[in-house]
Amino acid sequence: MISAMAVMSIIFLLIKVVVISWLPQEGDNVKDDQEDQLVVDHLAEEEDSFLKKGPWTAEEDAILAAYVTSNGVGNWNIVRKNTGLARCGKSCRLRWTNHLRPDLKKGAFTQEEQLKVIQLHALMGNKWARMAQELPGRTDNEIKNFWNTRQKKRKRAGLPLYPEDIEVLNVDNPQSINQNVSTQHANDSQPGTSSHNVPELVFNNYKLVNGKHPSCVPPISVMPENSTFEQQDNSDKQVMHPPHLQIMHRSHEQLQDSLPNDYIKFQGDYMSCDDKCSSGISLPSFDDDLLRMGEDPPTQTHDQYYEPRSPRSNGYLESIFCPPPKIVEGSDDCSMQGESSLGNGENLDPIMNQDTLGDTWLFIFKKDFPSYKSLYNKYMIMEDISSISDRVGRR
DNA sequence: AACCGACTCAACCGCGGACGA
DNA sequence: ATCGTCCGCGGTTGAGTCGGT
Repeated sequence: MISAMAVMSIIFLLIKVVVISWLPQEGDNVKDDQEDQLVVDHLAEEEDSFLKKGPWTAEEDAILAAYVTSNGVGNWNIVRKNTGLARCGKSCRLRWTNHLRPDLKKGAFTQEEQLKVIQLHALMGNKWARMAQELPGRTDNEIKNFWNTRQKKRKRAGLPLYPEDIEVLNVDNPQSINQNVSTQHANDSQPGTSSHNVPELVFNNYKLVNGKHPSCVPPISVMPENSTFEQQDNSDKQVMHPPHLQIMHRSHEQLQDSLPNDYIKFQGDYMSCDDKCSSGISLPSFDDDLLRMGEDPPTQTHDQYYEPRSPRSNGYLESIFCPPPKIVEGSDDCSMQGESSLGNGENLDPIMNQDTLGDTWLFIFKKDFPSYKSLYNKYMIMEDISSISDRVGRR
């Protein structure tokens, strides 16, 4: 292959020599600029026709990689001349920067990367190269493709380009400007100004990007219908302290009313269930995730919610991302069907329920949950956040 | 199996800025 | 100041793939 390219190079050089011989020589009195230009154009055309286009072969990659490794980047037109590659300098540079660079990260964007792209685009627009500097291992081309695909999807779905909370997510960057964020809350208290520096917002109609599971799993349980949060006077009702993350149906108005001040609720729909929910894929355990995040294990107070459970049955991930268990009307404990599985380690496949699928559910975070902030960033990468509808936690 | 449309991604193209002669 | 070359950036295209019918 290399020798074949060398032969091609020689042929090209011969053509070049022949064409050059047509040029007026020094001392000639011929000064016809038009003819000169024609010859130059002809040369360029010859060169262009010699240059190969289209997909790179493994051999070409090997040649280019070997050359750049030993000579460094830059002088891309020299690369072509020195290696015999039938590729223009531009093509060589593109191939190296987008595919052969050793520090490239392969594979789909992680949720963190997706969020970062959204944030960066809100900040700087179509500055792909600038954005690539903020995402190590990702190329401007990758980011551009990701964004264009996302843009197309959202346009077709009639969704806004940015989640409306992008401003909140950028709270650590005071310079952030989201041209798409509505100003309906411009006069409200600044986001992220609660005592725990947690944005006090309710999101509607969200779902996870691509329905992918997050890498970190919070504790979660489903509230029995007739229970309430830490209220002293309701001895006949099941009194319980909410865990750090809890889901409940919006119809549980009483529960919502009893929500302590140090909790925050998010409102949303179960929308992103797909085959992953019941495919038996291995899901990380909560404890592992806490350890991974370098944070303290759950306190004794909430041990009831942190019983070791198999990843499949811990109910955390699937409760969040799959249709919730069906509410059993009139059952003794008013619990949800399948709830017992949450605590006994048995597998629980979420029960598809057309009545509750797509319905509005509430996710409740404890504000001082040590990993709240990172949970927020991990989980709230939602494509369909359509409105910031209300402030909560003010009773 | 064939067809079709949607989607992804690699690669190309044109333009403009930087820089040196 | 002007011109030519190189390089990088952003927009666009087209081949390949995948899923649905």
